[in-house]
Amino acid sequence: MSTGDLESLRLWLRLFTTTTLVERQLDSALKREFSSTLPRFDLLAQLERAPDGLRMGELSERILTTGGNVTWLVRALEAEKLVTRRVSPTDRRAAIVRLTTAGKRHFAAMAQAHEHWIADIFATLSPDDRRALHARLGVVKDRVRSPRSTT
Amino acid sequence: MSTGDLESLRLWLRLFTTTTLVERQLDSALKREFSSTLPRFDLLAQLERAPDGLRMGELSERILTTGGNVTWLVRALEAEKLVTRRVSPTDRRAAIVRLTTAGKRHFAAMAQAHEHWIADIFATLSPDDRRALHARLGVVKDRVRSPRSTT
DNA sequence: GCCAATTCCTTGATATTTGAAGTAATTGGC
DNA sequence: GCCAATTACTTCAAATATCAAGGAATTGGC
Repeated sequence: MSTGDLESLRLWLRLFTTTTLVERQLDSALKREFSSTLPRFDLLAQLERAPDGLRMGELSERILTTGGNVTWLVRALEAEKLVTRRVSPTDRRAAIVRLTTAGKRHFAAMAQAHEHWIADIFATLSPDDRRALHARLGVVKDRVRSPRSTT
Repeated sequence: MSTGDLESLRLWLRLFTTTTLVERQLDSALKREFSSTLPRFDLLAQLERAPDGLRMGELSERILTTGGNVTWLVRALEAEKLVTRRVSPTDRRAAIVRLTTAGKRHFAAMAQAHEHWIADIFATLSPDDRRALHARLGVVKDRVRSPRSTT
């Protein structure tokens, strides 16, 4: 085992811990202030960016979860009238999910608070630090997206 | 909303995505090669570092999960004879969990593979980049550990 | 046009995690 | 020493996630 291996291991542990702590803080704030959760928020955020709606499969790819889970989440959000589901006119297998007006309003309120929480957390870093972090995480992300052998 | 807010949001999304992708890759590799999972591995890793064992509460703090979940995980690992559980001699409320010999052996095999996988993933970054990432994540982590108001 | 392969989604069984409530043991103020 | 408060852990139900199997619709080769 080289020194680099140990350093990489420590880096991964820190990456994991930091992300988990931030995630938890956001999730509990969403619960407290809006009686919602992070997975629900993430799903709504994807829809907000897609005025024409998204298919179930697109949603599950974007929020990194399984299809079954998306079915479950959408059913709950639909029951609360925050999203609608319609059969695609061009492909009757596909369901297209959209935000309702109420959904947009609800999301907008959460998004504003959410953004403040995040800005607050990352304000400890300088803009340069944030850019540096963003760029390097991008390298790791690309690596994991398209894994290749060690050679 | 300032530009910095948007940048922070993007940074958070990337942090989350990257971590989730790495996590998933490790978890599925552990399943494939050792029929184990990341939470189990993490728990064993904590015990490996603590020759005198750890109490349930210490375990749940260190692996960032709830007490109920640790009870569940330890019960499963105990059934597989990878860990033992004894009542603390000094505090009869407390249970002390330790690795068995079989547990140590099992963990050692997994740890080696695990380290390679991680080294492989982070090898795309230079040593300097890894240090920079580690340091900046530390700032964020400390911030989340001890939250304070925005001022 | 027809059929096998594929795609999109849902379902149902399981697995995992959380959160709240409960039990047992310890501690500290008196 | 005694009792209220605290601490350590477990339990149980509910929330959330995965996985494999299945049904309906579409596509592409012929």
